[in-house]
Amino acid sequence: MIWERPEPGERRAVRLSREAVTAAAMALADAEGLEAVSLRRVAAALGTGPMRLYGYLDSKDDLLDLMMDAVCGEIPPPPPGDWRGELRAIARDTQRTARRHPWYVTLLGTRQPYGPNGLAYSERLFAAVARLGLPARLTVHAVDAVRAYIAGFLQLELLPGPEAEPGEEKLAYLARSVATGKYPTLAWIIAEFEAVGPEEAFAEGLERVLDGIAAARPGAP
Amino acid sequence: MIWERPEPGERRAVRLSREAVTAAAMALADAEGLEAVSLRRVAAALGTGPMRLYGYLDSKDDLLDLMMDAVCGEIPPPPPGDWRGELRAIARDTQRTARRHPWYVTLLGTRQPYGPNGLAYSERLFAAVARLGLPARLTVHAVDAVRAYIAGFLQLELLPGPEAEPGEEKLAYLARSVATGKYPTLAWIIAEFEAVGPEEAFAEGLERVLDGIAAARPGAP
DNA sequence: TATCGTGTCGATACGCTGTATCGAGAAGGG
DNA sequence: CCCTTCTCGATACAGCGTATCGACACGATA
Repeated sequence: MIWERPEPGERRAVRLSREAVTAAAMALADAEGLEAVSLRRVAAALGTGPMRLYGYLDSKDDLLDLMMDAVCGEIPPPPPGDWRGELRAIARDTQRTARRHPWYVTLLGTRQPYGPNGLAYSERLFAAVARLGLPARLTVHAVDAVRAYIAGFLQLELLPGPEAEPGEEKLAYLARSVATGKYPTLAWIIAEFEAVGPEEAFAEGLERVLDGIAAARPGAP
Repeated sequence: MIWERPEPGERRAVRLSREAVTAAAMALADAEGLEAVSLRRVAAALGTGPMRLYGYLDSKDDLLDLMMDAVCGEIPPPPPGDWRGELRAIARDTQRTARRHPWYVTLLGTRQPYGPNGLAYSERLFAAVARLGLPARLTVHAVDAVRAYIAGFLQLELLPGPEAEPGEEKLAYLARSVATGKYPTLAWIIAEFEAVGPEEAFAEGLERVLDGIAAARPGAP
């Protein structure tokens, strides 16, 4: 039917860009979660079909890499200071950014941040720790520890925990499990779970890691 | 055609069990990765169709929960000792187990270990830290820090890093990026990346976290 | 023993995914 | 004005999770 065929000239619609594609994908992920990001839906948000995107990407993995790097670019550089202050700032801003884009944490556990913004983020981490003047090998260890702590904590934080809204049922299940008496220490501690805000817990744990790094200064192995 | 229809009596083939289903799924994940685990393929490995599994599961998520808990059950309890030794043992055995089932790390970042084995694992973590005699709140923070470190490190370790086999290209890309001079600290440190074995790095970073916990003893905030 | 309810099994189907293929059409150079 | 070249996107394919439902085997009842 003629009515369905596009009128000549309407074809070249709008020039896209990787940035536009990435932005559309991020908006979708923010609104409906990472699993809602499909090439079809991203393309639809841009008013086109899925195959159009293959002009800007080689695969969906490319899109996820772009999204990850875009988020890395949203994490601001720390104001210059001592190593501890810089690491604190980086960690805090990473947590804030992750809260804005919860799906970032999932990506964090899935792919390496090798884009320009991701490398810049790594550079900042290493630069902060390097201020300590540790030998290179210890510096790597320290950065690994901080990075692992950040990634791991955000992961655990953003997982639907016992305090989740519809987790009422999950919390009841937990209570029932603990009531069996098989987990005495858990039982003792479980009341604290909800009492501690994630911000505070994140900062507290980070201090533990930083203390450990500071203790590595003299001539540790 | 009659030939295709099963002869009566052949229907009730083999009684399955959640354990059997889980084992099949784990074998598949070990052999071909987590993304190869589909209800169709698991069912095929058991000589049946996908819908059969819904007698044992409500959804695929259930299967992933079962797999996660099964792995938690493979991590042995630490031999009794002081808090530091127990945490070290738990961390080491977690790393070993994760190496046997790399997909476990992915699940670790995706869902809570609320099964019986997962709770037992948590219990052991809390019990070890509880030996320190910290107030409940600090104990939670310390456990969070350790758990975050373990989860984060394994995540980063099992990501295909620059040392990956086909990563030759990725490594070249990294070298090119660093050669731009935009990442001076990265450039200084990058030679260390391959020099450090993951075992050693994991243990070293863990010591940093443990030092931090030990430092929290007196009367920290 | 014959019959009926009950519960399990799995074939079929639906809507979704990522992406390979390829024909149609616009853009630019001769 | 025609022909080449590149871009676009419709169509198609294999695979996914799972809802539906008819067919069958089993256990209890008459």
